[in-house]
Amino acid sequence: MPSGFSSGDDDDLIQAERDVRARIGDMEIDFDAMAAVSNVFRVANTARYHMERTVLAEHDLSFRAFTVLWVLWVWGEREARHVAAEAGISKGTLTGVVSTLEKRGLVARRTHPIDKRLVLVSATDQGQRTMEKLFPVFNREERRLTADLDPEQKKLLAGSLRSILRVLEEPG
Amino acid sequence: MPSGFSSGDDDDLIQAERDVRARIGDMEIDFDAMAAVSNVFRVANTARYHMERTVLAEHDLSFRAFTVLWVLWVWGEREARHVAAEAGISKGTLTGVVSTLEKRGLVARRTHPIDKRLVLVSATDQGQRTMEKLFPVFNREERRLTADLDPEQKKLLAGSLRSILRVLEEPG
DNA sequence: ACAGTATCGTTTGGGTCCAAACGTTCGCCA
DNA sequence: TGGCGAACGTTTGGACCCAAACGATACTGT
Repeated sequence: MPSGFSSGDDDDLIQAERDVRARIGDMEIDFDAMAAVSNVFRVANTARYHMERTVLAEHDLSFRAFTVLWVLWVWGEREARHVAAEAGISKGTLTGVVSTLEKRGLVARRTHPIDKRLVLVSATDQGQRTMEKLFPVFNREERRLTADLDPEQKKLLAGSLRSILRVLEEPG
Repeated sequence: MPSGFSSGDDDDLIQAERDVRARIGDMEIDFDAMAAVSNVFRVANTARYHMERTVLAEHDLSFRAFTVLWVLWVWGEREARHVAAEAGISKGTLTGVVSTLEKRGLVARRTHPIDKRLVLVSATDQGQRTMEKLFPVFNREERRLTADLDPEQKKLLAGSLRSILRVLEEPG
C-alpha cells in the first residue's frame, strides 16, 4: 500500500465509488459487484493500451494481432473459426487481422485439403520467432503489473475471474 | 466449485494454461501473472459483449455510450477533457460519442461561459431518466455475473484489480 | 499591448470490431 | 443424383478508437 492512511473498512474505496453511493444511495445496488466488474473493465482497457504502447509497439503489433499470433503459436495450425473463438473475436474481424498478419509474413492461410469451405491458419517461422522473442517480454510486463500481489493473490484473482467466465459461458 | 474433481494444485488450470506450459515450459514465465492478466482481458471482452447484447441493447446504447452517460449521470456537468479521462477514452473519441448521444437527446453540450476553449457536457433530463432505469438493471447483471463470489471475494477481486491500476498509473 | 506558447475540442486518416448479407462448398435425403 | 438446407470465410456498412494536425482561445513575459 503506497499511502499511509489507516486501513478502515471503506478506505480502499476509490472516489468514484463514494460519488456513486451519494448519487444512488437509495437504489438497491450491489456495490461489491459494481466495484469488481467495473474494475475489470478499467484494468483491461488501461492494460491493453499500456501493452500496445510499450512491448507491442516494438514489434508494431496491435493487441488483437498479438492475441491471434499467440493462439497460433501455442496451438499450431488451426481452422479459422476456432482461432476466432479462442481469440474472442468474430470471424469477420479475424479475416482482417489474419490478412494484416499475412501481409507481414507472420501467418499463412491455406484451404483445408478435404473440406474446401474451411481455411487453415498457421504461424510462419518468422511468426514463431517473433513470439519466442515477444512473449517473454510481454509476460515480464504482466509480472510487473501484478508485482504488488503475491502468488497466492494472483491465483485467487485468476480464479475469481474464471468463476465470472463460467457464468458468462452458461447457455442462455 | 461446480465440478467434483479433487482439489489438487493444478486443478483449476484451464486447458489453455496447460497447453502454454507444454509449449513454453523451458522459458522463464510467471504463469500466475499470465493467468491473472489474460483472464482480465478475457472477462472484460466477454462481459462487454454480453452487456451490449442484453441490458444495453434494450436501450440501443453501446458500451462506450453507456460509460459516458454514466459518468455524466454520477458527476453532473463536466468539462469534456475530464469526461474523456474518467471514461478512459481519448478526447477525439469522446467527440464522436458525445455527438451520437447528443443526436439522441441524452446529453447536451455548451461552451464554458468564461473559458471559451472548454466544452461542458451534461446529461439531459431524458438521459438521467434513462440511467435511472438502466443502471439498476445493469448492476443486477453485474451481481449475476459475480454470483459465485461471496462479498469478501468480490472485495478482494476489486482490491487486486486496484493494485494493478496503481502500477498502470505510475508515472513513466 | 502584443507576440509567442500552451491548451482546448474537433477533424482526419487508418485500424479494429460486429452483425448481416453474400457466394461457395458440403451433407443430407428423397 | 440432384436439390435443399447448413456451415464456412469474406465482404459491407456503421460505430468505435487513437494519434496527429488544425483552428480557436487563453495565458505569459517583455
